[in-house]
Amino acid sequence: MSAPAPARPAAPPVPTLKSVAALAGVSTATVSRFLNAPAVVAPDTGDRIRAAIAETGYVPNLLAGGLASSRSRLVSVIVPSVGQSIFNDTVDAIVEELALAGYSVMLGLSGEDDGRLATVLDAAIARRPDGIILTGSNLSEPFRAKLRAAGIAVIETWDLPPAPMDMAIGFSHVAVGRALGAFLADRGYRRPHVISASGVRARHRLEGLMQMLVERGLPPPTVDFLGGSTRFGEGRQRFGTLADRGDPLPDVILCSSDWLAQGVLIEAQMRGIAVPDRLSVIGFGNLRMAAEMEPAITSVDINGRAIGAHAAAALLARAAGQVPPATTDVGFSIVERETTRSAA
Amino acid sequence: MSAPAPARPAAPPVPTLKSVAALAGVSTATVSRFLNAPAVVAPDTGDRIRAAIAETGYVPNLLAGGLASSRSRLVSVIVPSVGQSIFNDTVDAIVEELALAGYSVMLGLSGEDDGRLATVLDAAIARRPDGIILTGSNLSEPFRAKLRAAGIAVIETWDLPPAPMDMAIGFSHVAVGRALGAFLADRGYRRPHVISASGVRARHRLEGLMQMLVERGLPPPTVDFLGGSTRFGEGRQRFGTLADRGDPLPDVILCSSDWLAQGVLIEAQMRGIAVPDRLSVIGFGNLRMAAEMEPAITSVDINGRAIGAHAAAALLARAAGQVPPATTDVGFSIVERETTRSAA
DNA sequence: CGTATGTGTGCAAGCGCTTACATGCTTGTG
DNA sequence: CACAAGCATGTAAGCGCTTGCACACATACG
Repeated sequence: MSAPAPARPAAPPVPTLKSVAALAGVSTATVSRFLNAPAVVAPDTGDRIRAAIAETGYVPNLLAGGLASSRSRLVSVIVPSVGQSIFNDTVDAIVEELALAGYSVMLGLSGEDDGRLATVLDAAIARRPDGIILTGSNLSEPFRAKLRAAGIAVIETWDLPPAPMDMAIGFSHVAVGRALGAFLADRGYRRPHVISASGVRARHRLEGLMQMLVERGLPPPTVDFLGGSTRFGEGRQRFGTLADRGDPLPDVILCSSDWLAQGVLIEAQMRGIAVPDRLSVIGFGNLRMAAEMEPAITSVDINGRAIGAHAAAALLARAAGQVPPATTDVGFSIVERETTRSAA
Repeated sequence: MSAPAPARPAAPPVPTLKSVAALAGVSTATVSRFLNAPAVVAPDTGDRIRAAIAETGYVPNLLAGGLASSRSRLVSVIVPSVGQSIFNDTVDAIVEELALAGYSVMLGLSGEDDGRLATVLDAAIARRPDGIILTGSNLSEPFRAKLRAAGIAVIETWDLPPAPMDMAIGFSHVAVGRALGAFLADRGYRRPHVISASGVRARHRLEGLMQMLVERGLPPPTVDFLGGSTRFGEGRQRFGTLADRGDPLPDVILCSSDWLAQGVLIEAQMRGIAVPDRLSVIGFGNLRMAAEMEPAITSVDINGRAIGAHAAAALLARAAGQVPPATTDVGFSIVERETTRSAA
């Protein structure tokens, strides 16, 4: 009953700074300095410490380090989800870049509708990260207040809010919409249709599109709003019901994502509707697959990795006492491929 | 020059346990107890503390808490990447489940070829997580030793290693291969071709397939190994060159991923090769897209979310002093759809 | 009514680091 | 050669929590 056997056999104690210091015959302060700025300790002392570390297999406890220095070297990245997300490249880039600088990333999932954002933000703040990178979320005032009070650097990405709460790295969705409008006008499209997500960003693109269409004297597009996902199947299905209606087809369909565009394209092909002769298709995101389809899909290229890399760099700069720009526009570009006809 | 203005205006100090305690007129110990086990403090004391927390906007510092209690409530999740990964559902499930229990997830990216695994493991250990969940990596002995020394719970997922270092949650890739072999035999396929990733897991499936094919008296498959990615474009391209060779076509192609299968399928369609009449296609992973294609793709369903949920549960159980099973087989199933012909 | 049993709190010693400050030494300078 | 300056290191006070132990008080028992 009272057998002393624990679930796991008693492991040897994990080495600490102190044990390393003792082994090397120096104080803990010196070991700490060696770890954080090897140059400040004498070369031979450094060697002894290095040897002691190797011998003990010491791995610094960054929890303790973060607490003591109040720099946790931790960054919280918050995205809606990671399942099939257009933001994943950005996450990859952030994690990779920060890892190079000895930072770790905590992943928070706010949910497709940001339903868990409040919880996730609290959880993030509780870890006292050196920065929080938000992607695909909108910070309402209560959230901003909370973040301000916590005194944590915040980067909003994939958009350029008019008044970023701290820093923003992204591009203008309105500008994307306008560029698409001009693109359509230049190529003589007259009956655009949009299959759009319902988030703010998609709406901004739509807004920009409308603006430009009006300016160019074109009729506004018809719009089909998606509830949640912008997936392949959704694209097929939406285009299917559109085609089934028997109304004259639009001459171009703009989609909120490349997956959607792929769905539309395939559904059109199944129905024998020639792309781009009878119908053009435009995606968003410029995933690799867009270039690999046949016909290759015209899309809006967003450099997600660049956004992530910029975000990481901005945080590191801030940590180094610099003041990175409040707003960084990474731009975008329309990649013209085979699902659209060429300019008149 | 020596202007006192810092980059950010002096913020009010972040509230601590102490300030909350002072406000509520109790000791920090009591506040701490209230936070961790509300039931042990007297109801009215609890009310006062609650009020003080609300008034100060206090958010506990889990770095400090983790250090003091040596339970960080942090779990490190390591995957090759998050860009386009079959493991993303697993990551989603892990993060969501653990968040419910107040745990945070650190994301480590080991690289497609596990090239950064060593670095990432060190970074993980340095945060003293309560557990490490590995997905898509292979733990060679030096890594195992390091993890053992750190005394951290480890879960290997998406596979069932013969000797898991701690816990494993996944399925048998050899069994998948065997099941596919039986599936082919039952349907009378005679010239299978495999487009395979080169990782251990894919190789195990291939092994199982070979075994079963031999047992059923069928010829071994021809195999085309992929270097890195198992993406859509790769599938198109590999099938394209196969078809271009002019040799008699295989009667079925097994792919290491659904993206690959989708590529093969589309390339076949472009070339006017009827699926499944002249060629059958089988994917792996059972992504939503597989069901949504036309013809819908036969695939091997792996419940990635279940793997993640199990992993989270196992870690929580371990934290609660229980001893979860060392190995959990979540199984798999072949989802028969339209890209394969039906059994004889 | 004295003693066992709880119950709710407080005290205080850490957890493993970082870092201002102090110390002893070696150099360079007038 | 005395003294300032610089360098490498040590001392020790935290960082914000958790938790074993002690304590005061209330209740229950014989």
